[in-house]
Amino acid sequence: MGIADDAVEIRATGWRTLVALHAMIELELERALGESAGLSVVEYTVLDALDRQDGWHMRMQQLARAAALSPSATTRLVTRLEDRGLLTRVLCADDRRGIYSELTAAGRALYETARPVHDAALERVLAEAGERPELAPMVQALHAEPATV
Amino acid sequence: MGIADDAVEIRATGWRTLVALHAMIELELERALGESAGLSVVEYTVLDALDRQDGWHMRMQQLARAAALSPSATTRLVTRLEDRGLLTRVLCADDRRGIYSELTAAGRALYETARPVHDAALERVLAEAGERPELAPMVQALHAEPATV
DNA sequence: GGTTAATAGTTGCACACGCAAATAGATTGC
DNA sequence: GCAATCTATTTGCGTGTGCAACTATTAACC
Repeated sequence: MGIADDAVEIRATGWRTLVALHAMIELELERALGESAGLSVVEYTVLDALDRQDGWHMRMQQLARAAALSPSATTRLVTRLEDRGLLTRVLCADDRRGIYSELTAAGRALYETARPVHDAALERVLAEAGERPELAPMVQALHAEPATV
Repeated sequence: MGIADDAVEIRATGWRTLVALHAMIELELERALGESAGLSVVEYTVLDALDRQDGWHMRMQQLARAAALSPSATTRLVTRLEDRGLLTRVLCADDRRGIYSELTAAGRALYETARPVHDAALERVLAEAGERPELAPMVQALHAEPATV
C-alpha cells in the first residue's frame, strides 16, 4: 500500500470513528432528555438555540441550520413544539414571508429543567468515550474547541 | 462564570461542532453515493463492513453495530440489499438462531464501483471542512486517528 | 431431562425525515 | 408599474427508523 492509499484508509477510519462517537453521544442524550423532559435531541437543540438568542426569536431557516434539518422537517418540529405550548410563531413585520419562533414561559421553564440533565449526560458520556482508545483523540479535540458557532 | 461553567459550555459547543461536521460529511457522502451507485450511506456502510471482512460473513448484530442501527432497522436494511441482489442471507449451522449476510458478486462489484466515489467525496468534504476554523481541529483529530475499529 | 431464562432475529405500528410541488410574499428589470 | 424571478415556508407523499411484542433457538438450573 502506498502513502496515498494509507491516507484514504485513515480518513475512512476517522470518519467511522466520528460516526461511532456521534451515535454514542446522541443515544445517551436522547435517553436522558426523553426520560427527564420528554424531549428529543433535536427538540432540545431548538430550545437551546432559541434560548441562546437571549429571548430573541429566530427564523425557520436559522432553526433549520441550527438543527441540521430540512425546511419541511423544521416546519413540523416547530409545529410540534408549538402544539406543546413551548414556543409560538410570530409573523415578521418587515418581511411577511418570514416567521419567527419564540420561546414561551413554559418553553423556557422546560429548557431550564432539561439543560442540567443535558449537560450532565454530555459530561458523563464524554468521560466514558474518553476512556476508549479509538475515541479518545476525537473527544480531546472536542474539548479543545474554542469555536464560535 | 466559573471554571466549571466554562467546561460545560466548551463541551456543549464541541458537541455542536461535532454534529455540524457529521452532518456536513454525511450530506456530501449521501449525495455522491446516491448519484453514482444508488446507495445511501448506511447501505454503503454495510457493503463496506462486509467487504472488510475479506469475503467472510457477518451476523445481524455485527452489522447493526457497524451501521449504528437498531436490530429492526438492520433486518430491513439487509432485506433491501438482498432484494437488490447485493447480498444473501446464509443460515448459520452451529447456532441456528444466527443469520449471516454475505456479499454476492454483484454486491462486491457495486462496492468496487462505489468505493472510489466514497473516498473521493470524503477527501473533498474533509478538505473543505478543514478550511473552516470551527471545524478544523476536529478534522485534524479525525486524520490523526490510528484507531483499530 | 424438563422447565425457565437468555439470546437472535423478525414484524406491527407510529412517527420523523427528505424531496418535490405548491403557496405567498419580496425583488429585479425594463 | 407590471412581469418575471427569487426567497421563505408549508403540504403531499413515500420511506427509513426505533420501540415493543412475538417467534425460534440455545443455555442454565436443579
